[in-house]
Amino acid sequence: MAVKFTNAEIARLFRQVAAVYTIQNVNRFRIIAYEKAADAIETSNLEIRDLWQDKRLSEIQGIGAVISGHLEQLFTSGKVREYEELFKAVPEGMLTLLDVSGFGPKKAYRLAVEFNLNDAGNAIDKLLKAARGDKIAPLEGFGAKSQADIIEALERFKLGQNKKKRMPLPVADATAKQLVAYLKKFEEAVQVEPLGSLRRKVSTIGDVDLAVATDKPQKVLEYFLKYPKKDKIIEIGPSGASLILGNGQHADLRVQKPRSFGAMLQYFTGSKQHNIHLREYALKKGLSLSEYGIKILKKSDKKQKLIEFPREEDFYKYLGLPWIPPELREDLGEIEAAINNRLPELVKLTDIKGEVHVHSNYNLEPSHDLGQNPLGEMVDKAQSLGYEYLGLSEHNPSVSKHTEKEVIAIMKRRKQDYEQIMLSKKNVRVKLFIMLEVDILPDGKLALPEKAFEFVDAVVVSVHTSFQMPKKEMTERVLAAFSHPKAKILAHPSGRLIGKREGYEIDWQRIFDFAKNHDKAIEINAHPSRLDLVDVLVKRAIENGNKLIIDTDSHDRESMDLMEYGISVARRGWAEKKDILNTMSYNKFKSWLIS
DNA sequence: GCCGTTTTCGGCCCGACTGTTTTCAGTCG
Repeated sequence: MAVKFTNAEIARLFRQVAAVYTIQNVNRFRIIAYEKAADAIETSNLEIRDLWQDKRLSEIQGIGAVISGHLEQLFTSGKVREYEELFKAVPEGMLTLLDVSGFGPKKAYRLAVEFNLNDAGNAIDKLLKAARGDKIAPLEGFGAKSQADIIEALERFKLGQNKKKRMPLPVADATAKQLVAYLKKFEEAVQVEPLGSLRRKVSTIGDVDLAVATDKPQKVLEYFLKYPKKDKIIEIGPSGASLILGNGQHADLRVQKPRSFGAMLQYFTGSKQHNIHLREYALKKGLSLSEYGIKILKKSDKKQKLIEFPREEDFYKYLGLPWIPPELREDLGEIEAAINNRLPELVKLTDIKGEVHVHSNYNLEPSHDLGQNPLGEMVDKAQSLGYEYLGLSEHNPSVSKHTEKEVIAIMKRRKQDYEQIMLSKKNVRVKLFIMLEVDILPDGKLALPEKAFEFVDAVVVSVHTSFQMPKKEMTERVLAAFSHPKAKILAHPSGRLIGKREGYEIDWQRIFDFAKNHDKAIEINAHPSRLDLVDVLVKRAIENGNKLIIDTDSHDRESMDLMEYGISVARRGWAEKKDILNTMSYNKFKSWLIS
């Protein structure tokens, strides 16, 4: 029996371990190791528990033999003996205080001991009471201001304002694009770039962070503060400012002189792990990196000259590396690849020649939602995007509301109607694939009678019900459905909905192997709330030799523009053009799809 | 405790900010 722990819970545990070690003054690099492991786990796009089950823990940078052993204990028994022992050395309340912002190991320990916070449950309240009773300010190392800060932090913590929700990339990106357009209108803004997770195109974004290169930082900041969609100003300093926008999102701007913009861009793009690894690499070359540039370290010479970089490319070049695309900067092997000149040539939006998972409003009487636009309008949109082909994959007719005969009749009628519409359209270069999105039923059967397959070129298959199934059953279920000769694509393969629903449990290796051996594709679904398959699994699938396809799952024609976010996921998964099937021209794609 | 352009031993990122301080410790990203 395996015990469930989320990545966040495990990261928290490791930070607690690091904090107690800090108090005990053990080798500080052991402490750093635990903090590093916590960071890596927190930012992992895969559940650590799944990796443990698949014996893939060693793939996470920062988890070695010892911590692997501890995780083994944690997942099998629910606790780690060594940590239980360790935690006995401190008052229980210290561990609770670590969750409050502004509290590190020293402050948490000091106050937990001072006020006997021996119970995790009431530590916050007890400390709050002491602070309000003016008991903290007189302590050595504290004062009136820090006491006031503590009260504020504890109150905020109690209100649950500690954690902010992250939004899907396309939501943040829409905001960013408007803001970038606004900033670019200002002539003193020489260059405008997104920063952080937004620039790396991570699937979920916290704040919208942007940077401007300018010789007039103050003027740019003033202009930024006049942004019409701002709700209120949070802070303003010489190097940046923060706003809350009308939609509740936070927007941060940093300003920098053009001559050192490259180093700043590199630093604030991250990821943190990428930067740490890069600095370690640089250090071995006698170079020290920072957001301001690169310093050459010499033992004899104490004066270290700073070399500045207007362009990020030159920053990497100085380190002897090719420029690394931001999407790869997650410390998942990109630095080693750069050193060996083996960076992938990432797939681009302009490589896409079509897609096959969009929904029209043709009434198939399905049990799920219809699209909003007729076939003709979807085809026109595909043509405007420069596509060579489009596959219509509406949901299958409801099986509970129709007899088999009725379903077959509906499918036959649709095929005739679609062919008629395409014949009647003028000046259409886009070729049509008549497809369908077919439910994978809980028993592994497809929700379409066998005779109805005659009226489709191929189908995408997907799970829309019964998500809570044991891993093995779910895997068997999906494989059974996927093995139908016309089932060529497994759509939104994990079933996750960002911020709403975790993906179901499934044995990815078996799915990937099956797809590879039977010449089938795994979908990267570009829908804003899905972005599924996730980037790390895209990388694993590609390493496994799988072919992928990027679809928007559009239910209206405008959504077909969201292809770029599927591309982002693919690029984060190290996908090249050859890995993505819908970069193929019509004839090649057709011979794969209909085979 | 982790990890490997050379290294399975001997290293381990960098700077800003804040508050309580006469030169620094703690926290954060």
